[in-house]
Amino acid sequence: MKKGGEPAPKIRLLRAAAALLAESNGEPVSTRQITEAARVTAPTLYHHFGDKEGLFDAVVAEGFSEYLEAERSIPTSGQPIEDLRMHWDNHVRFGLDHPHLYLVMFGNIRPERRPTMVASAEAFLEEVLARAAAAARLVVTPHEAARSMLAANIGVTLMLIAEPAAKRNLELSAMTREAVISAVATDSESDPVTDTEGTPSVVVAAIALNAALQVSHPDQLSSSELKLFLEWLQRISSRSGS
Amino acid sequence: MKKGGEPAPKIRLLRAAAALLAESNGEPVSTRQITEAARVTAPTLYHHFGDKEGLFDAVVAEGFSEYLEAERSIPTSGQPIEDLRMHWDNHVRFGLDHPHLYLVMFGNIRPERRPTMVASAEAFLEEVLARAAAAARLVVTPHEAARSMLAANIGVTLMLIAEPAAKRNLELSAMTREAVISAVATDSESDPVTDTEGTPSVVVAAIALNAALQVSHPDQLSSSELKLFLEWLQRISSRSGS
DNA sequence: CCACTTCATATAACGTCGCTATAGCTGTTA
DNA sequence: TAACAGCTATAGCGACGTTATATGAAGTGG
Repeated sequence: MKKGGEPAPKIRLLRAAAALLAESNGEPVSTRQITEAARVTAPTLYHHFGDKEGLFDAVVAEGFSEYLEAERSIPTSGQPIEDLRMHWDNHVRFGLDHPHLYLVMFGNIRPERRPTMVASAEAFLEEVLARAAAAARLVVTPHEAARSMLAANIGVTLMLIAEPAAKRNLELSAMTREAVISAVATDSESDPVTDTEGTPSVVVAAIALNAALQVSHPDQLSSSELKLFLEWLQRISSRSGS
Repeated sequence: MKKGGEPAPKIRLLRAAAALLAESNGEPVSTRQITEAARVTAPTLYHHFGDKEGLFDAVVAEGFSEYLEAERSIPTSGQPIEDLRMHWDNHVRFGLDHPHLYLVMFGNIRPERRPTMVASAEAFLEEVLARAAAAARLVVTPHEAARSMLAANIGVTLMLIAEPAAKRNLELSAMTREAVISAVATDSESDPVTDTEGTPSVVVAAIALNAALQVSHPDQLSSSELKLFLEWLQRISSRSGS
């Protein structure tokens, strides 16, 4: 690729943009500042990124891949609920470590770019939740659980970013985290077969079966039968009345 | 004040700015657009508001007072927990009714203006929670409860705004709302369901669901559907395909 | 009725912004 | 060498936020 002597203009632009974006606290950063800091003239920026927004997108994309990397680096502990806590805390930590990036990613006004970020984060969280569902630890579908958890996670992180670093009370995060988790999952470890408390156990069992069926399809049912079966299962899983 | 014939330029500016800000979906609105729409020239804007930001601040302040008005118009029902639900739902409703205003108020990048908005909303919510605390329904301080609830409330509203209006699932709001409330208050709603230690086998899950269905029949399926569903469930339970 | 002050609006322009038409430079390939 | 492709630089355009200056309107004292 490139020698170590000096980074290519493209990389210099990326770094300059990221640095300036991080320094100037939310105030807009001009292309002229960036190109000057990268010791490059304007057309170079537009040759490589097409747009000012294209450059910022590249910066954000880098930050986001860093976020996903951090998420992926969290091992599966075997205790699905504990995994959920880890991912929640990791999300908050990333937001506090990269507040500017985080605000662009999740607090952004633009109703176009945000969804892709949110969707990716949501999809990842849903994977973790699917494992919890497979262990019959969820009382709602992984999809619903992921949306609720992520929404609360973002809300908490935004609030923590908004207040001065000195006064930050991480108890807010832990408290809200436990609230959402306890609403989405069951945290004890007994057997659902012996659980006869009523409808919630039906939902739990249905969700668990649904998750298990995603992994291995039974051969006792034809594909058309299975299709209808899954549809009904989905209906049972989606809690309507409590 | 003013006759009804035609609003003063100051008011025309405010209305034009609000309208343009609402129409142009998040994209920046130029002072020239605003002054043209208000049939006014540039210096008039700066005479009345000093700044473009000053004008936008005035628009936001108006929207925010509208929000606080809506909050205040919610009567005290005497059931503190039910009041919390009303205020949560009102918050979400305001966000969905005025998405652009809401994004500026609560999703804003600026780490200066947001806190004042959040602080006001938080203070108001804290009042409601104080009444709940007086009724011995809180398990945490009203301050902590307000922060947690508001964070989750904002997160949920942002997520609902972000997705297309047609696909909006308000269940996300209700579910997260109950999660936070049950973590913050003693409503005896928290129904900790016991469950398994996690064997992700289709057979085990099917058996669990089967057992659960013996106790309570779900109302999402008709009786004929349920009959066939149970039959298939039996088939899956009998012997697994892997 | 006329200065005189005061507030509100308009004319015209400045500096900076994002962006680009065009041209020049560099290295590779033939 | 010649031809070509990929980057980068010169110079400038139109649009933006903003303002120095001037003009109009409305009240007040003589």
